[in-house]
Parts: sequence; structure tokens; C-alpha cells
Amino acid sequence: MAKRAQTTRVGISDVAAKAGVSLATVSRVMNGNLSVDPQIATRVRATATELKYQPNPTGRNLARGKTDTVGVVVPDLGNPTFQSVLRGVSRAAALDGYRVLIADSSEVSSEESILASEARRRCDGVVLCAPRMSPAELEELAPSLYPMVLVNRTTDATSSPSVIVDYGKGIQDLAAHLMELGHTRLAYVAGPESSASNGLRLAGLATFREANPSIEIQVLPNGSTFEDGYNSAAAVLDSGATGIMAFNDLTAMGLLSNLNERGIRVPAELSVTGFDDIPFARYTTPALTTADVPIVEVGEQAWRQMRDLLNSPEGNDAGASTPEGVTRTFSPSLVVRGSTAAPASKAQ
Amino acid sequence: MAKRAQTTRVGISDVAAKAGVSLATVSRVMNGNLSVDPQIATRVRATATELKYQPNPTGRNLARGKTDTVGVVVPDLGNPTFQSVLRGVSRAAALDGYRVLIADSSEVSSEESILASEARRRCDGVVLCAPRMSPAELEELAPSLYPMVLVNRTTDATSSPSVIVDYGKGIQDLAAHLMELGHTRLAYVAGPESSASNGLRLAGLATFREANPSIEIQVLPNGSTFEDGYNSAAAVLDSGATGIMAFNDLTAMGLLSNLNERGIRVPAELSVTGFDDIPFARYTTPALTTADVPIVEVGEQAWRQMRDLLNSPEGNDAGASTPEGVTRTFSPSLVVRGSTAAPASKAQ
DNA sequence: GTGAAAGCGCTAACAT
DNA sequence: ATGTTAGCGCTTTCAC
Repeated sequence: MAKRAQTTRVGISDVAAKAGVSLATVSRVMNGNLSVDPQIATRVRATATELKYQPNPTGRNLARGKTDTVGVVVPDLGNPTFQSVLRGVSRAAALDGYRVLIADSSEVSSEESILASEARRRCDGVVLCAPRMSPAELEELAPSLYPMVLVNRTTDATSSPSVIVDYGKGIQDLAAHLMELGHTRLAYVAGPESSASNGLRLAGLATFREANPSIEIQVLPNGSTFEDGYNSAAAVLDSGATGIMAFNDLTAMGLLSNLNERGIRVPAELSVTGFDDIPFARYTTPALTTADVPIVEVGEQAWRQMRDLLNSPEGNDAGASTPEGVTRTFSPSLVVRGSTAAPASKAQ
Repeated sequence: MAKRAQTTRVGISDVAAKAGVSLATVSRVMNGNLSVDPQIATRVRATATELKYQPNPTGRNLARGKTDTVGVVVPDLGNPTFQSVLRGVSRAAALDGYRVLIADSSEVSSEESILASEARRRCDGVVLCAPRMSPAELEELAPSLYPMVLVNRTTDATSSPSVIVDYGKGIQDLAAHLMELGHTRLAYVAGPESSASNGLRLAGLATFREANPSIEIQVLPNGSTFEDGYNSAAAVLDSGATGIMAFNDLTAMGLLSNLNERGIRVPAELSVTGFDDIPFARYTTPALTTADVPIVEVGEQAWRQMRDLLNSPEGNDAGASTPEGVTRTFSPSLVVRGSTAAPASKAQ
């Protein structure tokens, strides 16, 4: 037990005593239960205010079997994408009276499962961003994490809802844009190989290739940072392509920077596109044509899916078979700015 | 009570029964209490693993009177500064087995106090980032938030520890750098008036002025975004100053962008400095001279202060008078790059 | 070294 | 409409 050297923390019983009612009544009043005499309710509320009584959430949590908290598991809190997802979840959840507990695995993927389970135990559900986790591991983990909402991936194990960004469509839109401009030789400056969203872009390009056999698309292995983009310039120039699709805005900006130093004019000699539409994209010289990814909305939607799960009749216990296999897809939207134009001489 | 339509959640009693010991023993084993016979301990652990038993944190929290969770209150999760503080706290706290609960007031300062109190009740302590909260409100709130650590501000009410960035020193370093370069007419393109860190920069400049009466420093009211910086160009040029200190890197970059469009050469005609040293700062043209703010470290330090408070003999109850009035200050460090140089003709 | 039992602060049957 | 009471799942005295 807890024979604590307690100071003066006000508990529900203090209020009950002072207001001359039972604990249950105080509890009812505090929870807005209408079945309390208005007069008494008022008196109890006054007493609570006077005593500065604030219900202890832990006690409540234990009694109600829920915490009004949702966990958000991310591989890296330094990554703008996950920061935005987190923000989206946090704000949307707050509107429903829920809070967010963070679980940052700091890129240590071996800890991811443990972290996620831990978070799940402390919360009513988990929003999982685990792009690198193997499908097998995810499948094994999924049941114990229910209710769970997946971001940017799906799983068959449990029919957990997913919120995903259609990176494949985004890159296709970009490729189509370049094609329509008259480019016939394109190059994709790829992201990290381990990146799931890079895989999605690659798949999108494969689709595009099939539909447009006349267009050449080279894939140039690269990374995800500004510097990676900067360092890709030589390969880009060697490729002979006139339409360059960078993995994201950051690499596009790095590329732009190097190209500028070399005196290569964009978009006159080379068209360049980014991906994400980060705030800076509009301020590069020239302003960057890119695909806007509504990532905060992804977080908001993830919360909504979670809320539906939490409110579903199935209840929130582990293992149960569940109905909600919903996948919500967000499509990036093409944002045309100054970094793309018709190719210099060639086609068109 | 809770006559729940419970499914098969494994509790401590299940383990106790199956292992043929008492609840207390299982608890002791799970908590690494050495006073348990090694043989029994092993058996209990095996049973726990077999049953996939995981202690319920809520029950633990209630019994122990603590949650192993710290709340981080921020005015805006979209602001890179707070994102970094959050990240610093989260990672440092994780190393000590603590988790982070987010409270994002979404700039609604009227909710800030309530949010902070709410967070405090759910957690063992609170890291408060509330730059706009009035000193009076903070003073009133502080006692009920204990243990609390303040970021970028102090209060006298409770002697809560603070972790602050010395923006005043940073801007003075920048001014001194320009002065040493030979500039005698400086201009500070200010941030938002409501910004506390802007006030700190202003105060730093006042100090600098006193120490260096021969240097002229104009203050040009402005904002905090890239666009604000862009739009400040006219005023900057009108000022006649040759050394320009922007509120932060973003506004510096906006200014740079406009200056570039006008064909004004930096640093040949005008020297420009930023503040923060965001990752992009090194990639502008020319690369930005700025003051690096170790903001993630601020978050980490905030956690350490919190940990000290949590471990202090005073215990973590409200109202108690406490010893720790420690303020930890981080000084920005000057980062000289290409955007500053000796003035064209004038002095030197 | 181990178990029995008393809580931690609250909610929710159930009875009145 | 209100009170009584039995828990929620765990920790921790206290006695053995």
C-alpha cells in the first residue's frame, strides 16, 4: 500500500466530505452526469472550486480502463515528415479530448517493436510510423497493438486502418508534367534505398514507363539530403536527361545549387522538380516545381481513424477480429513553378 | 466497479497463480527486487514470458504515485524551435526511462494554463515553453505546476529551474563581428514585437550600443518569416546601414533573395547576418553568417533539470518550497560564412 | 524470503 | 436522485 508522507493533495473524498455528499455524487458531478440534483451539483462544483479539486487522471484511468491518450510512434522526431504527422495527430486528437504520448525510436529499429508495445500499454491506441520495419515483424506486432493506425504503409495481419500518401501518383504527375512540356529523356534522382516512399516513387515510375514507352526514365541512385542533391549534379549531367525529378525538395534544392554554380540554367537547359512542397520550395531560384504532400492532414486523418476504432462496438481489447480495414489515401498535388519548362532544342 | 466484458488480458494474478506464488512476489520479480529467491525469480520470469505478461502501467502509476512521464507544453508544434526542444526532451528523457506527453496550445494562449495544469496532473512534471504568457499568469501558475522547468524564460514565484538561450549575447556577437569588419552603421531587422527572444536581442543591442557609442544601430520593425525578410529590403536599403542583422535565418534568407533580385551584391555592398543556424543557412548564396543556437541541447538540459527535481529529496509534491533555482544558459555561437565582409568604401 | 492485505483515487453497478 | 460498495492492477508495508 502507500503510507505516503503525503502533503495536502485534494482528493474526491475531501470534496465529498466538505460538500456533505458521497464520493459517487462528486464523481457524477465531475463527469457531468445529469442524474444529479442541480442544487447539489452546484454546491459540489462550488466546493470543488473552493478546494481547487482536480480529479486525478491516474485513478480515473484505472477505474475506466482507458487513458484518453494515444501514442504516436516515429522513427525520428528530427524528420519534418514525422513532425508534421505528430502535429496533425496531436491537434486533431486534442479536439476530441485526447492527448498524445511520443515514442521516438531514434532510428533504432530494433527498439521499435518494444517501444510501440510500451506506448500501447500506456495508451488507448497507437499511431504507428515505422517505414523500415519488416512486413513480418509488423504482422507479428500488429495484433498486440490494436487499436492501431498505420501511416504510410499497410498490413494484412490485422485489418488495421492505414493512412497513406500516394507517392507513386505524385511522381507520375511530375513525370507527366515534364512529358507534356516536351521532355523525352527524364531522370529520377532517387532517395535512400531503404526508404519505403522511395520504393513507391519507383513503382509509380514503372507504371508511367509502361504507359509511356517513348519516354526514357533513368534512375540515379542518391540520398535524401540537400548535400546528396548537391552531389548528384555530375551524374545528372552525365545522364543526358533534360527533365530531372529529385527525390524531394531538399535534394532538388541541392541540385539547383550545384547547377547554379556550374552556370547551368534552370529551366532553360534543365528542368528540375522536387517533392513535398516544403515552405522553402517557393523561394528557390527559380521557384521549385514540386508535388505538395498534405502531411499534416495525414496525421489528422490518422487520428480520425483511431477515433473510429476507439468508438467502434468491438471495443478496444487485444486480438479481437475487427471490421475496419479502411485505407485512406492522400494524393500529392502538382505545384508548377519556375523550375520546369520546355526543353531547349530537342522535341516538341 | 468494473464488471467488464473483459477478454483475456493477462494480469499479475494470472502469473502468480500459474507460478504458484503470491502477487507480491511477482511484483517484486518484475521490479527487480533482489530479495527474491533466484530460483523462484527465474520461474516467475519464465511464467511471465510464457503468458506474455506485461505489467499494466496504469495500475503501477496509481500504486506508485508517479507516471514516469513528463509533459512538454509548447505554443506551436509547427515551430521548429519547439520541435527541437521537444525532441531534445524526448530523447534525453527516454534514456532515463521517461516518456513525453505533448501539450500543444496551438497558439491559443488563453488555454495555455489549463493545458499545462492538465498535463501536470497526468505527468510527474512539466517542461513549459510559454514565451507569451504574462509574468503574472506564470507566477500564479508556477506553484501548481511544480516540478516544472522553464524554457527561455524565468520566474521568481517558485524557484523553478530555467534553461535559456542567451539571445542577447548572440546578437552582440554578431554586431561585434560586423564592427570588427569595419561597419559603423548597422541595422537590426527586428522580429515580432510579442516575441520574447526578439526582446532579448533588442536588450543585447542596447548593451552593445552603450559599449560602442561610435556604432550606429537602427532598429527596423519587421517579422519572423521568409516573406517578412523579403519585404524588409526597401527599409533596409533606405536605412543606409551596411551591416544588417536579421531576426533569424529565415528573414535573412528572404532579405538575401530580394537583394539578389535587385542586383545588390552581398557581402560586397551589404553584409547580412541571420540567427539560429538552421540547416539551410550554409547553402544560401552567399552562405549565411549567423549565430548557432543549440536548441536541441536546450531540450536535453531541460530534461536533466527535471530529473534533478524529480530525484530531489523534496519529493514531487505541490507547493513545497524548493532549493533548485538553477538557471542554465546556452550561448549561441558565432558562425562566420560568406554573407559578411568589410564594407565597400567607408570606414576601416 | 514470502505472503496477506491495505491501499493508490477514482468509477460504476447495485440497492435504496 | 443518492449512497454503498466493490473493484480497476499494481506496490508495499507488515508479519511471519
